[in-house]
Amino acid sequence: MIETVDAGVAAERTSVLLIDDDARIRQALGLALDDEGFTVEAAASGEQALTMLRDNDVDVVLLDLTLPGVDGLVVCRTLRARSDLPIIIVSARSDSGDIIEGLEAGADDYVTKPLDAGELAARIRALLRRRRPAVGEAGRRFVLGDVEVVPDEGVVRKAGVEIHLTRTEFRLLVELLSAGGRVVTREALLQHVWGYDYLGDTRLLDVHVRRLRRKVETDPDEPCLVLTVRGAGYKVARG
Amino acid sequence: MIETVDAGVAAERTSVLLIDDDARIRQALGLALDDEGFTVEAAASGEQALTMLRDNDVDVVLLDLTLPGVDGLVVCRTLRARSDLPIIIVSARSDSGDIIEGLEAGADDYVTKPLDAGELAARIRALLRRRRPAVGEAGRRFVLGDVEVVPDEGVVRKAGVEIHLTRTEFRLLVELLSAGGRVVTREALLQHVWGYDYLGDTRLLDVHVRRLRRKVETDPDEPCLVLTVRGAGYKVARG
DNA sequence: GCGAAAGCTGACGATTGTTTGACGATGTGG
DNA sequence: CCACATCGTCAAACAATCGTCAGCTTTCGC
Repeated sequence: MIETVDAGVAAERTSVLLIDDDARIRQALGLALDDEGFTVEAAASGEQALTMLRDNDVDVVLLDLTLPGVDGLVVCRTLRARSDLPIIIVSARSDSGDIIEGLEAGADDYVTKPLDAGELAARIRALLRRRRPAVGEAGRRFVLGDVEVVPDEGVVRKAGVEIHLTRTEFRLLVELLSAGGRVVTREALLQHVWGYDYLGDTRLLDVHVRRLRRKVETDPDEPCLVLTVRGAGYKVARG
Repeated sequence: MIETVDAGVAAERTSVLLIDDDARIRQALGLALDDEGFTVEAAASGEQALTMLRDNDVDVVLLDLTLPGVDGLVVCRTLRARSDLPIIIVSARSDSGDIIEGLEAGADDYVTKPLDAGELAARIRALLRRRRPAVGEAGRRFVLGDVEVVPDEGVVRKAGVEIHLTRTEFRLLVELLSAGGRVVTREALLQHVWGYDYLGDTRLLDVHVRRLRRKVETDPDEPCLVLTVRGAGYKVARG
């Protein structure tokens, strides 16, 4: 089943930036979080951290407050001013005043040392749940000729103007687009768009392709976006 | 006509639901959080809490784990299944295992007793910052065709003149506007506008959409602002 | 060319989802 | 206690979408 391949938006590991000046802690936490399924980058100072944030994709920041040079809280505020990245302060100072100050500086959570890596991981995960509309297939967008498809928004535009597709038509189109120009067999289409193993009239597919073409093609009688592959199935034209 | 004014009360206090079976704690925390600027509702059991959530507007839930009857973690999972309300577990159990379990049950934060009210307040505020995709705290303003909506003031104007929406209509409209043109499923609307686990007649939604259109659309029979997405839900037209 | 297989097409009920007006319950203010 | 606003429910009307069919056209091997 070829379909599965493309759907494989492989679960990317979450990347954590650990800012701590103590090498042993960087080492220990790094290993522990790695075990928990995170990729850990480490920085020993605020400056270094800011540089790394510019160059790397980071999902969460772990910030120690006692840093050499710039104060941890200042780093926190700077980070927060630049992005809305989740920040967890990891600090040895454990009294309420410090915690309040840290949270008020823009941190999302504050954990005190000594800390349990499992707990930290759980807190990171809890925070990530809140991140963005964690839409499954985020940010996908297809362009096919003068047609633009945004699966997340359920929107299709032709030459810039929004056109309306029915649910079936929409799924059919996305299914074809997902194959990126390769042929999708009739069977596969029936299976994916209609579900399980469809048994009814197989003309069903033709009919819907036609309805789709009517809306999507500039000249429905001379399709150049959704193409028939005789004896096999359908495909979309290659970009 | 309190409803009108109430529709979009400016600077509404954040409402906290405190679930704890110990009356003294309810009393003490209630007072302390009140000082911090929160409105506190209290429930002594999970069942009571669920009822209150149906009837009241709550922004955050504080949940004690040791409840009579149903286990706190179960309450937590139930809440989470029904809504994405911020949940902070407040518990006497302080070991990592418990904390991990709590966070994994869907809680956003876990604080241990004895606790400092100031810290708790700071954690609540930190959590609220993360709330919802982009609930810009203040100064939100939507424009939809010739309709202007100012959530903070609870005011809706059409072609410059103020029109009156009932509370439900107002929330419905804001909910749709917040999605910025994306489709909002019927489910999501029922959940966000009506409450956590609305079970009644689902025609309810249609009826209110209609009433909303009557007031908002220039030609209610040909809606061009609040659009139906058959089989899915509703959306507002894109600006 | 011919005929069969594969695909295309327009039309037509059936189904499902939405709209609509009306009604009764509830709550608030006069 | 009445008048009014708002809400939730219902049933009938309406509309979009779907699946099916029967006839037509294209393609391709012979």
